[in-house]
Amino acid sequence: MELKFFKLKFSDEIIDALSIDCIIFGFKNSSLYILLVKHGQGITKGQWALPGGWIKYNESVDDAAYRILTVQTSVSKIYLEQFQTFGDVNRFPGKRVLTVCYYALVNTEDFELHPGVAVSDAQWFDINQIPKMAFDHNIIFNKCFKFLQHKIQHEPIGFNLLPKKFTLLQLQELYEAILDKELDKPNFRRKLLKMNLLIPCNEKQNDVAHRAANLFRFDKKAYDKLIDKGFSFAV
Amino acid sequence: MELKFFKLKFSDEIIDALSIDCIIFGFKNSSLYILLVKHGQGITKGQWALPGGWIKYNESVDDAAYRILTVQTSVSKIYLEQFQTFGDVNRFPGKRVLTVCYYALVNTEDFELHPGVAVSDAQWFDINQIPKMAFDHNIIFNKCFKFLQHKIQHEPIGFNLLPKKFTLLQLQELYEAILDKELDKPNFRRKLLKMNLLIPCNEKQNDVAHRAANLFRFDKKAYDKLIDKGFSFAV
DNA sequence: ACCCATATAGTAATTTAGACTACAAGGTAG
DNA sequence: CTACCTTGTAGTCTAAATTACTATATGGGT
Repeated sequence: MELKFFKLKFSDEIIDALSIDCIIFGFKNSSLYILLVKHGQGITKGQWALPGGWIKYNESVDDAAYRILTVQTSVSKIYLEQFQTFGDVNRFPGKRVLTVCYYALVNTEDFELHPGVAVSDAQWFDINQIPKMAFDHNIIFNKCFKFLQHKIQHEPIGFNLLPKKFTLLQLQELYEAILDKELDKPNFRRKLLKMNLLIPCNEKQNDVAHRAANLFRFDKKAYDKLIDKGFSFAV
Repeated sequence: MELKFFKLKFSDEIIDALSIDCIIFGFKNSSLYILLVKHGQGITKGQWALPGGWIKYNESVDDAAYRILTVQTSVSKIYLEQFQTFGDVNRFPGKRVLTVCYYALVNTEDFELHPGVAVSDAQWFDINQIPKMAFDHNIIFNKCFKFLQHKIQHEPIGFNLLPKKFTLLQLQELYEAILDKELDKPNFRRKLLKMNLLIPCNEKQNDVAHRAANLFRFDKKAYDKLIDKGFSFAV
């Protein structure tokens, strides 16, 4: 038996062997992005990685995820959900660390990036041009992206990637980016409108060099009601 | 700052503050059940709970889940998947413990129950008659069951609850038990058969006091092929 | 021989999906 | 001011799927 280490634990100290990583999806220019940070210190200095950190003894895992996300990106009040926990023995160098992975869908326009503690840079990366990342973060991302592709077809989570008010074409381009396939415009339009989940804002785009489209917003309350009745969302 | 405790760590020792719990769904007599154990010692002695245990330093979380499941139920080689990690600060009495929850779908006929270490009983409970359980296990179960209700409509995982060879009515009753609603027999039949995922065994039930139904088995290979082509399973 | 339970086949009305056409609106370039 | 370019929005047609049924088949039990 190999002796590992001594440690004192305090209530606001981090929980040993357990971290959080966040996959933050954003949408701009008809493409899907994720937010990565460049490590500024330690053995992974200079490497890109998912934003992440350690859980404290006196906070829930969900709270830790929100805290870390806010510290690293200054976003709050967003759709944030647990994805999965990764616990292979050798996923982290030197010691045993499990990581609880969360994902968030945000509208990139809602905040600016500034690198936080222990981080030298923070950037959006097109999901088709993700660099080699620290640890097993590429594996984690790939799994999470497949999960998102599946989930977005069955639950109306995509709206979180758009501004409050959006056009039907923006919504369609979002689905095309995530599902990586083209959709028929009139059919997509009809399908979504028939669900009665989009409220017309009675307002049009401006500053566009073509006919302005109507703006809509997602009707969360109507969705919750439909769910109670057994409705099942599907693109 | 409050001083918590000293601890030495060895490589085959359990990871502090981290456990595993398993939700094992089974199907018999047209009803859905889960497997619970009665604690035989400790502060929860006498209480029913989800089968669970501690993760070791030298095993992956997935391996730990399989090990614990096998130890407590003598099942192996089954569909076992991570559900979610629960990490509220006060979910466990006296110290901070996060739990990674796994679920499994098994055919109850495939094994007999015998209570394992630290456990005085092990029983199948009808999901409509779950007792008050230890810790936050009722909350965990409720979340997992809702998850199952959703998932079974989009992925062909239900077959794991049936014997290898099953009738269409058994399959229908399984879906009715999980979704808690009645389905039309001829339509259910046609829908499932049209997917080409059921291989007829050219064999009939026996020992039934009515016309014997044809037996089918699930065609995993055909399913994998269809998935590659973009097929999407839906009841 | 009849009854009963379940299996299995079929049918008709309705709804949905998919491919495609047509027209509307509004900015821009000449 | 007009022709044109881009995107928005409406409509049409066909095939396929869903739904709610009805009808018939099979085989054991009494």
